[in-house]
Amino acid sequence: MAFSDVSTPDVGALFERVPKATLRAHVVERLRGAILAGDIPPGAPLVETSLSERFEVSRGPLREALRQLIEEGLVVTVPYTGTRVAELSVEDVHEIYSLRTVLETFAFEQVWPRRDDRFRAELRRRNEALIASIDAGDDRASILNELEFHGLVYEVSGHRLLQRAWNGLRGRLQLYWAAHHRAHGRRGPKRDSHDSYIKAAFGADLEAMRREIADHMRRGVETTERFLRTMPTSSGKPKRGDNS
Amino acid sequence: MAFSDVSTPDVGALFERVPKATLRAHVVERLRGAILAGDIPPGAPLVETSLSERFEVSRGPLREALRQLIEEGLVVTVPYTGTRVAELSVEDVHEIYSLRTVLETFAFEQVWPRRDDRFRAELRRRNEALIASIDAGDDRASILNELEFHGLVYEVSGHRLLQRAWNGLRGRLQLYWAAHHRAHGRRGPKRDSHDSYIKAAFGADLEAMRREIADHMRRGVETTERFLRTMPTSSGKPKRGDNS
DNA sequence: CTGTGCCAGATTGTCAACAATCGACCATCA
DNA sequence: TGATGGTCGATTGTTGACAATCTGGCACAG
Repeated sequence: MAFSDVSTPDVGALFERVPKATLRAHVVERLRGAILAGDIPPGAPLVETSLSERFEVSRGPLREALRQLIEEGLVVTVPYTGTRVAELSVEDVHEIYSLRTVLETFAFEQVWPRRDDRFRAELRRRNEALIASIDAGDDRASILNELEFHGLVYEVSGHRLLQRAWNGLRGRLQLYWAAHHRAHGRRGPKRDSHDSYIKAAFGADLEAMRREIADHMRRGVETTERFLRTMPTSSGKPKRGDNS
Repeated sequence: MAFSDVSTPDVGALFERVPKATLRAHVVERLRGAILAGDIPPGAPLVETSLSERFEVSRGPLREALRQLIEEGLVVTVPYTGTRVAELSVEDVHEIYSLRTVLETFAFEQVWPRRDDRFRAELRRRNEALIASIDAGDDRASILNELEFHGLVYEVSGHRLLQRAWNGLRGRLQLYWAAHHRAHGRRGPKRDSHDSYIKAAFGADLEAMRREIADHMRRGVETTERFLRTMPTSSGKPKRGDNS
């Protein structure tokens, strides 16, 4: 999955410590998947006891899983009262995309001087995978592929805190994209947008790349914002105890 | 504490919901304080059972507190084996300061067009508080004041995700500064550095402010890196079960 | 002397019961 | 009718005991 594994099979990796998966990690994956798939829509209550029997775990690991999803921005909680899936808002969209612009630009600045051919090749490969999934009409794969595409530059940067910051945005972004694709079916033709992105990434002009990133994000925030405005408020607040 | 409270006493705030403090939150504060004060030095093991009796809590809340400190970068853990205070490294210093440069520049760009006089006044106030604590030789207060000083622009930006990113850096920064000040006593004369920072912040030239931030961070990373190199490796890894 | 397998202690992971708190509902009264 | 106070169910917070896993050292064979 990591960039270095893509092009250079590392024999040493075969002997890597494979830590036994904890229940918490498992619950995080499943719960995150359920939220991003829309099985549990934004605003829906997340009751610890219900979830613990749904996932067949006790409340201990479940609580820790919820805390992690709170960190990722997928879940919000208020002490002694309740926990629910995060709601969507236009303010968040602006924050996500503006910060993303800054981070992705910085990531490219880190990678740029290296003239890394493997990076570029892998970027093209991921772009083709993305195009393929779009053409196939597979929305779920398209979202994942788009995240993989944009994630590459963070991986290659080797900047762990930067990767961490990207991870903090990734889940939030996915939440919006997933809601969008559920509401509107396949997402518009992104092909052109990615073509120019790729072209700039392969060029020699860093300033042009900066502009390209800014434009790319501008288009993203417009699309997402327009979508959000069509569903005025995601729902009348569900009261305590409903489990739609 | 929030910026808006500084200049405009808000009567409504008196009636604000004051959430009952949970044990977890309390433990987080105390444990973080102990780490940042150096009571528990980098690399020292954090055994859940010991800590739970030290803080007179059960392991449940304590574990959740540890998870939060992991998020903040103050603690590292490996499943089924152990948890310890994060070690210091020069790579981390570079990452912290480079990301900080990007974020703080972005924060200033957000605030800049507003020509916010209250922001500038508060910035000056916090700078004077910082100078005062430096002159008084109070290292602990100086660190806190420096964080408050730089934190202002994030608060004023109103950008929650940006504030969140800053919070992710804040603890890590504090860890290094605290170690530095324990090793070397009072930190060098930062007065000049802050004078030019303030001057640029009050000027009209955003580009000059960008340069000032970059320079400021460059000085910071140099100082911290030089300090780290004097303590080659913070210690031979303490073995399992030692509790220094 | 070197490597290998096993054992014991230490540490984290998990569970199920209990306590504290909150929010909605309803009866009551001005 | 509108406000007010109490009560009850629902939900999260906390606890102590138990299970799973890892690490380091030691005996033993080569």
